[in-house]
Amino acid sequence: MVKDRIINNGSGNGTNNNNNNNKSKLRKGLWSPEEDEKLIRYMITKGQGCWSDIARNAGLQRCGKSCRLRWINYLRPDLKRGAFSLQEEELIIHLHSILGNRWSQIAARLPGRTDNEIKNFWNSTVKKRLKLNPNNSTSSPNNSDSSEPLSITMEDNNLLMPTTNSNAIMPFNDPHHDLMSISMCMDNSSSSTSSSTMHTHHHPMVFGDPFSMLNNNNNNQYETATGVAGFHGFHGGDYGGMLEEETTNKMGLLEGELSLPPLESSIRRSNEEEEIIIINNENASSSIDDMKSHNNNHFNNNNNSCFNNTTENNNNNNNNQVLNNNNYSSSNVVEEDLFGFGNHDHQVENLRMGEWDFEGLMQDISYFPSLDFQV
DNA sequence: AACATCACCAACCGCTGCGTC
DNA sequence: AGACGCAGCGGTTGGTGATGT
Repeated sequence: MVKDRIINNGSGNGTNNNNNNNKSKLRKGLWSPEEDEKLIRYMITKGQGCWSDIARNAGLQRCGKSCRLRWINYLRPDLKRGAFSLQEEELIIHLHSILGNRWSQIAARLPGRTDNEIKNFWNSTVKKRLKLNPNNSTSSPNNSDSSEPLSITMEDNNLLMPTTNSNAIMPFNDPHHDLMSISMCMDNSSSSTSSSTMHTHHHPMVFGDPFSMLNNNNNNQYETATGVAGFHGFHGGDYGGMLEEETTNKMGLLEGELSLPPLESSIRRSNEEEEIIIINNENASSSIDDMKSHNNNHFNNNNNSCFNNTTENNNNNNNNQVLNNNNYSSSNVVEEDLFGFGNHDHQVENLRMGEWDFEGLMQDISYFPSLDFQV
């Protein structure tokens, strides 16, 4: 309530300078349901673009930055909400041991999770847990504050301890695999070979039901207690179907192994860098069918909606709706841009070799013992 | 019941990098 | 080359509900 305030923002972040009316009064603080509705409606009808324009054209007295944050961290249809599963937690810890505080890169490997969410989760829950771990005799708990990657050991699935070993991950249950071997994989050749595996992933957002989510946009600060049912698209796990697809289709992996999703950045189209790979359509569609049967609860809470469209509400079981129903979008292109699954809609994934050549490394996370998702 | 403290998390802030002019 | 606009990232803040005293 106090947060919900109007500020003068003459210069702001340097954007939004071409509208004197809007720039004079920019709201800050919590978003109201009306603001959410405006932003959602605009994003659906117009798609993503320049955020300062979005803020202005959507009739929001917010800076573009604020709109972007709200969309990315809360309103985005592909977000998975609710508590982190044990598997997710372990994956976060593991990834943090490798990546450090590169939350966006960690989030890129946790479908439906945002960097902000993971960062908050880390700072509240995980860090505390690591701090309380009495078995950690080799390092200060404060090490977990470091932006440098921590290395961790794991004596069991719930016992996670940072060590002082700055560049290596101690072996987990499997003594044959550690970061030394992982590091060996971090060359270009390994990443290119890994792409043959990685490209077979589908980004989970294709499986969600963004329009159902729109019926559920009050699962936020207005209704946080209710939470959202987990993304049970996975056998005993909570990975939005991504991993189920892996285990279902095998994709060259042993059954039960975990292969991480590609970086989100690798999903973005880049004319110069991308490598378009057409994936097996048959396998993909069967996986979507799997998701249809598993993933019905993600955004199905339809009460008190700003998009209280009964037609949409009745389509909770139709995960292809977003692909077939243009009621809310001006074009398929908008849908693709908006939800970021255009590639997946056409069963196309692209890879971008770049900054961090983690793909080879991440392949080895399949040895992460607690991520054996066999039922 | 009232107050204090804690924990969570949405949102803000400052910075950086990139693209364009 | 430098200025500018913008997107994105990570650190931090502060509101709110839960819990403890």
